[in-house]
Amino acid sequence: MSTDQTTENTSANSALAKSFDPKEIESRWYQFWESQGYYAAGLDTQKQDNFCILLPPPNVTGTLHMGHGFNQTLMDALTRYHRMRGDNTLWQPGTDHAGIATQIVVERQLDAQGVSRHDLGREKFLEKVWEWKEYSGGTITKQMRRLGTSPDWSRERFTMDPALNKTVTKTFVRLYNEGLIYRGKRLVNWDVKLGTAVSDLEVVQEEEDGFMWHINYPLANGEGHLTVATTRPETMLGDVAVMVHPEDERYAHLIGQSVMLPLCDREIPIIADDYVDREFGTGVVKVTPAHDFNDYAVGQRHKLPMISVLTLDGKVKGKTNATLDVKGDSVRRTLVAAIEHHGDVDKIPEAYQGLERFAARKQIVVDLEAQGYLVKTEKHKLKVPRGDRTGVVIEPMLTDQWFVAMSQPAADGKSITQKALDVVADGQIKFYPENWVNTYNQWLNNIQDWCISRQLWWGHQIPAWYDNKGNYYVAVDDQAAYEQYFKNIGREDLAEALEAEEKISGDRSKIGSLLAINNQLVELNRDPDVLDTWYSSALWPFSTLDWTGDEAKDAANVALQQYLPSSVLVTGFDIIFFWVARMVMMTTHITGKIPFKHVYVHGLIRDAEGQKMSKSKGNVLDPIDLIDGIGLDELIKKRTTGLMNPKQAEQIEKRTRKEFPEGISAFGTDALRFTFASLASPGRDIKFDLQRCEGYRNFCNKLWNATRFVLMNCEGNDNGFKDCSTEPEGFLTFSQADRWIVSILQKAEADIEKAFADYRFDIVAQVIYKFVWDEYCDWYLELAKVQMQTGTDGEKRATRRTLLRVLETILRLAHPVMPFITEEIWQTIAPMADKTGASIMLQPYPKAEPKKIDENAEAWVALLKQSVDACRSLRGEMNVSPATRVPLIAAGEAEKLKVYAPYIKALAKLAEVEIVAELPDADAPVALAGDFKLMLKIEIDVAAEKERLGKEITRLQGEIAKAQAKLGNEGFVARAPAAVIAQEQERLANFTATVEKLQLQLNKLTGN
RNA sequence: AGAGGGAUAGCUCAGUUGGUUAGAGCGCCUCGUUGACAUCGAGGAGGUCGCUGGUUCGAAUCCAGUUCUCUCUACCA
Repeated sequence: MSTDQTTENTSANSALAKSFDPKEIESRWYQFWESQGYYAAGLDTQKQDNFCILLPPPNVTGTLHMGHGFNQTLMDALTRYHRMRGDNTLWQPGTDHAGIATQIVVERQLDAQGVSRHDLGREKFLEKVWEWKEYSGGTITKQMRRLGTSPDWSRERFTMDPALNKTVTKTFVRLYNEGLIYRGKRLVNWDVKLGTAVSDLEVVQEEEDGFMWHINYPLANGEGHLTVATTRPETMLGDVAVMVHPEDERYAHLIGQSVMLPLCDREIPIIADDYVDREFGTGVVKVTPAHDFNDYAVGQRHKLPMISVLTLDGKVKGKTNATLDVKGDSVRRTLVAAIEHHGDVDKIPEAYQGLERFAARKQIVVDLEAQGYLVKTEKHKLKVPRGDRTGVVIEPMLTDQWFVAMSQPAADGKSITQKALDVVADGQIKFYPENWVNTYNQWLNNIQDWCISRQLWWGHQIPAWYDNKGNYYVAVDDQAAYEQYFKNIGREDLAEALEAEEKISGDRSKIGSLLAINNQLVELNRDPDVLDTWYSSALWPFSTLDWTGDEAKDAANVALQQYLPSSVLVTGFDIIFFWVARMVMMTTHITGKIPFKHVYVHGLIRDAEGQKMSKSKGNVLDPIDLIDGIGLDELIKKRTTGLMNPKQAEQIEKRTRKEFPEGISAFGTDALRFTFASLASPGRDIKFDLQRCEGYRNFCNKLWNATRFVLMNCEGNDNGFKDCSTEPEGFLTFSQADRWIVSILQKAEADIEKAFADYRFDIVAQVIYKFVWDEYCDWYLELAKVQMQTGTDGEKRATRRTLLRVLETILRLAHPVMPFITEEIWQTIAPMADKTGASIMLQPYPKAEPKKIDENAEAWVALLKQSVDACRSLRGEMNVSPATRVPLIAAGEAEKLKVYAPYIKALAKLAEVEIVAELPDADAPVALAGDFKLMLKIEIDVAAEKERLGKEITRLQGEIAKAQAKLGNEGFVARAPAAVIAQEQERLANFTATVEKLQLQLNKLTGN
């Protein structure tokens, strides 16, 4: 083994190992690129073309998953492509504070130590979160570097950077002043585990097995009862009416009367509302406006009271738990206010007070049954709303929250929703694939106001301050809030004093002293709530570009001017609502510019079976493991630790062992990226196929070894790059093959340019793959070998030049997708190909030159390929071993054949090529290629050869019949385009000629 | 209930505005290491393009219907 290696390493191309080892080169080049500042934003105002992509900011404490890997590969390919094209290019990176997700993680950590966030208090808790952010915040960006991504790290932003906080506050105040943000008591989705409101989007509806309880509500006049059907009997404590359909004959006579609410002994009215579906249940619906969205609307219509019966932590209200155990935080204010709403505790029977909501349900059902109210219980499938982060059942809860008014017209008469619809409708923003516009429009057309306040601690605190009278002041800071407050209580003098002081010293201590000397003043309390994470995300297109809202400053901000709007947003469809639509609304309204011109929507990465990857299923792949490889044991360990439900471990281990019996081998970043690109066909999710990745790893190796071949032949030689004008005729003599490969290279370049413009990364990958493997390696390298052996000096020189020039171009073409291997090879190849530069990253991207397209050369090689293929097929079908060299007799135009002969001989592994005017009569297999007749000089089984020829003739006759039928069809001749008809005629002629020749050959075989 | 995907070779997927014999990779079969590459080379088998009908000279491609499957949105107590 060691001797083998020695021989390998002493060969001419000592620089390159025999096979490609990604690990060795990746870290080296990444560090080089980054340290050289190659990722920096282009800020050349002379340039016309700007290209900008926003990184969808990953969770700052998150880790890279396959979705990131996919998404970022596409963005990096685009970024590198445009950078090489010479555009001003920016890939804007950053991370998101991910309010709920991050807070949950830190709370869980504290939980493990038996500490709650309330024990710690807000300030200390936030310190902990920041610590965690500092500790784990670099992980994801480090992993991004492993993927070879090239964003401008010097411009990295975090949603809670001071400058971005300012943007959040400033836009909030502005929207409030415009009437587009308001505060109000509304029914919202409430997560009882987190103790916060969440938006509609953060609730997932899942179908689950449940029950439908039929309950009798006695008529107040004692003459019978109405039977209501409900899935949530515990909410009956808050019932304020029952309703029937106004035209329901069964109940029409009862409308206006009332029923007694069981267990509560309250009399509630029977009302009519056409919301009721007569067919469903009993046609009688209980109305609980404080705990159901539909009932809430009914309550509003009928001006019904609202009885709130649950606490914010999901218990039935009771005198004993009227205040929650919330220490040292003004959150208590919000909670208590909600709990005490309407003083509803009095309306709740003591038996249920303080019970957890599901315990209460159980008890109520038991009691209803015991007291004879329960008619029946039937199984029922129902959609249960659950929090997407916690999985607990969401309660509609009446609380004070902040909202963005989605349908409220702004000063210009248009709502932000309308603006978002308009910029897509008028084509300023385009979706790829287009049909996502439907999804986007559908959502915007049915949009509800966006609840943006969260009763959390980690996030942007809402810039509103309260006095002791329930007034609140929305302002950019406490200073400004106090100014409003002073004005509100008629103390303009104090407001002015504060303003003056601020101007002089910027000193805030004045507030304290003013409060101290004016005892009619009170201290303002800032709203404890924070904003939905997606609020700051919605500002990302301009907040990251240091937008200030100050016209002069913004005009002087080159990056902002160049990169807003950005060129394209690359994202999965799962966040079209969460993020894309909201960016469009906010950016368009606030800055007057659209956030981006294109939205490229890609699919989700799923596992090999099409399942979503998730920790609990244990089918998660880590992109880093595909790059570096991972052993089976380690992979199992990774998949089975930290499970929410440890019982799944066994199952997961079994699955993993079955799927990856050998673990995962190291494919390297380039192969992984190439895989992602080639799988990025539009409009479908991706079942990630490891074997595909392996195939592209092989492709990397192919490219690597093609380079070894080129080096072996060119290193140390004159490769024809110096000025040839003074050299004698024939110094550089390009062959048809040389011209051919250059010609089809132009076509590949054009195809790739178009594919990039269409975001068809799969086509980009495919064109590169095919050109490199199927053309350059399979054919040109083989042809070059012939030229290097048999050519003149001029031909050899031209061959070497072509080998190098095409390879160097391939590297630049492939670099956006496979940055590492291309850089590594380029560093060696470029100087030999007369290119200078510190890095392939800085080289121009290849552009097709139509004048280099040479149809003659292409036709010439096509005939060569056909001839070689014919020989190879004959060999295969005659079972001639690849090791055996056999002679060929070729008939056709002698001059032409003479040129082809050496190529055919080498590529078809022939002993010799004998050129004759006519093929001899012999029992030997014959194939046709163009005008050439090719006969392998071998002993054959005549019967088998006859059969082969017969079969081929039959097949061709079938084609002839088809073509004749077509051409004989009057409709076809009359209506098909001339070109199609001509083509069909040509086919017919070719088939006919071929059949004749084959028939002749068949006749020559002995026995005929 | 509405909306949108998907259905093409054993598997994963391409198939541009309808027009040669519907392609690729992997897998499978046969054969092969002469210095780019066995992470390779040569040859080969394998598909009535979910189903039905229609438009057309011509349909994997367009239209209608239908089956299966996935996703999203909205929901009935």
